[in-house]
Amino acid sequence: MATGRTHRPATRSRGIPEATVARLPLYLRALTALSERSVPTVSSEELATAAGVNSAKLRKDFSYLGSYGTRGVGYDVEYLVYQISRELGLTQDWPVVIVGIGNLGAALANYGGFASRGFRVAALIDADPAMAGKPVAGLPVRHTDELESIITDNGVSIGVIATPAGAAQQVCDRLVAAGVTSILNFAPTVLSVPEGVDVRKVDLSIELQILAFHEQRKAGEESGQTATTPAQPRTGAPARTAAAAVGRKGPEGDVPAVMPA
Amino acid sequence: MATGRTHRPATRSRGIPEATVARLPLYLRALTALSERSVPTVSSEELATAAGVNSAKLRKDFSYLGSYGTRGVGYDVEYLVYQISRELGLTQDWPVVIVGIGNLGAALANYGGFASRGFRVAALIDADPAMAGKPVAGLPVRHTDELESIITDNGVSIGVIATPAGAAQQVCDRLVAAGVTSILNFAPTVLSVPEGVDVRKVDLSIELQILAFHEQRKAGEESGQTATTPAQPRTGAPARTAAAAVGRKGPEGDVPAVMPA
DNA sequence: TTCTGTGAATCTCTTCACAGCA
DNA sequence: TGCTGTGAAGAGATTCACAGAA
Repeated sequence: MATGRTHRPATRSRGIPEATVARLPLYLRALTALSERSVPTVSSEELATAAGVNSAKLRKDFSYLGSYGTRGVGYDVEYLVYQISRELGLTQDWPVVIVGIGNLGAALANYGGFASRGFRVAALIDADPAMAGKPVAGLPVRHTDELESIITDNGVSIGVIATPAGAAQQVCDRLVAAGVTSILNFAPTVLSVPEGVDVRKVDLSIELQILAFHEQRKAGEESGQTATTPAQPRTGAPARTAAAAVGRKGPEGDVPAVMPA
Repeated sequence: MATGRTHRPATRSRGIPEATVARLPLYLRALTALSERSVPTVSSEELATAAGVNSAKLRKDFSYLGSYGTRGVGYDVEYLVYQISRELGLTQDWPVVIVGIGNLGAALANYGGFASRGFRVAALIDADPAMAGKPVAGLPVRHTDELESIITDNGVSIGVIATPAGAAQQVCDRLVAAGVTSILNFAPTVLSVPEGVDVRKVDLSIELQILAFHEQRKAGEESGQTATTPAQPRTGAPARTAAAAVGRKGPEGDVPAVMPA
C-alpha cells in the first residue's frame, strides 16, 4: 500500500514480513481491549477471532516476533501488548503534523485514537490565512509559512496530508525537504517522494470502487449473468480510435452488443 | 483487506485477481486525468508512472481484462476509461448511505470524489436527534430510526460507517439486515458480517502504526542499532506472569536490559 | 491433554524476458 | 522498430498439519 518504489527498497533488515506488520496493529487493538477487561491470557484462537484473522496466521505472525506464548496455555496479554507496542515503535512518542484543516483534517485532528498510542498531534497546518489561529481540536491552526519551522522545532518525522489533491504534491515536497520521512496521504493523488520516504495512502473513492466491483459481481451472479457484463451500461461506450479498432478479444463475455466491433 | 472470512468465499467467478482489482481505480484515475487533457493514447510505461506502479504489473493487470492495447502504439485512453469503468461497475449508479455524521461523516459527505464516478449519497444518517433535519453537504441528516426504510426505498447496497467504534457493529447489523451487502468501515472495530457481505476498512491509527514501524526501523539503522530494539522505551515492560516467564527467545536482539529474564 | 511454534505444501502476486503484432 | 501480451520464474503470503513444550 505504500506508494511504488518507495517501499522498503534497501535491506529487509530484520525479516518481519510486511503483511505481518500490517496486522500487528489489529492484534494490538484486540489485546488492548482484553487488557482493559483484565483478561490475563488468551489463546491464539480467541485472539485471532477478536482480530478477525485465522489462528494459524496469527501464530505465524507472532513467530516472527519471537516465542512469546506458552504451549498449552496461550499468550500473556500484558506482555504481548508490550512486545507488539515495542515492535511497532509505539513505546516512543511520535509527533505528527496534519496539513490541510478542512472537513477531513478537522476530523483527523479530533480523532481520539490519534492522541493515544504513541502519536501526538504537534501542529495543524493550513494554507488559508483566515484559518490561522482558529482553534481546532484544542490546537490553534498554523499557517503553511510556518511548516518548515514547525517540523524542525518539533522533530516531526510523520506528516498527514489532508489537503485537496492539487496541493498535495507541493505540501509533500515541503514536508520531505523539512525532514519528514513518513507520510500518510488522504489526498487522491499519487505522491512522488525520494528513496527512503514511506508513503501510505488512504483513499475513500478507491475503496468504494473496489466494493462496487464486488457488488456488481454479486448482482451479476444472482441473475445468472456473466459477471463482467453489467446489466445496463448507462454510458455509451466510446468508439475506439482507428489505430486500435481491430483484433480485440477480451476475456469472452465482452460487451458484444454495445461496442463497435 | 476485506474482513476475514467474508472475502470472496465462493466461486472466484471470472478470474481477475484481487490485487488487480485494487489497482484498477488507480489506473482509472490516471486515465481520467489524461482524458481531461485530451491525450488520445498512452503507453504502459507512461500510464504506469502516472499510477505509481511498474509497467509489467500494469500490462499483466490489463491482460486480465482483455487485449485492449495496440502493440507498438499503446492504449486508447477513452476506450480504456470505459472498459475499466465497466469492469469496476461504475457505468451504473450506486446509491450510498453514510451513517454517523460527526466530523468524519461530514467530511465524507462533502468529499467530491463521492458524487462523481458512479456513487451518489442517498442519505446521511445519525443517531443524534439534534442532528436530524440539519443540512450537511446539501442533504438533511436523517435519524437512525429511518435507516431501514431509507435502505429499502433507495435500493442501497453500499453503506459507509463513520460512527464511534461502540456503535459500529450494531449499525452494521442493521444495514445488513436491511439489505446492504458492501460496507466501508471507518470505525476502529472488526465487524462481523454474514457470508456474502463485503467489508473494507479504513483505519487511520493502523496506517500510522505501520508508518511508525518503518520509521522506527529507519532510526535504528541510522544509528547502527538493532532495528527491533528502540532507543529508549518510555514505558516499563510489564513482568511476565509466572506461567509464561521462562524459555523465551525472541529473534535475537530482544530487550535484554529492560525485560526481566 | 492442550495449545504453541514451525517446516512443508499451496496459493497468490510480482517480475522477468521475449514472442509476436502493428 | 516499438510496445503489448503472456508464459515462466521468482518472491511472498497463507494454510496445513503435526512435533513438541507445558
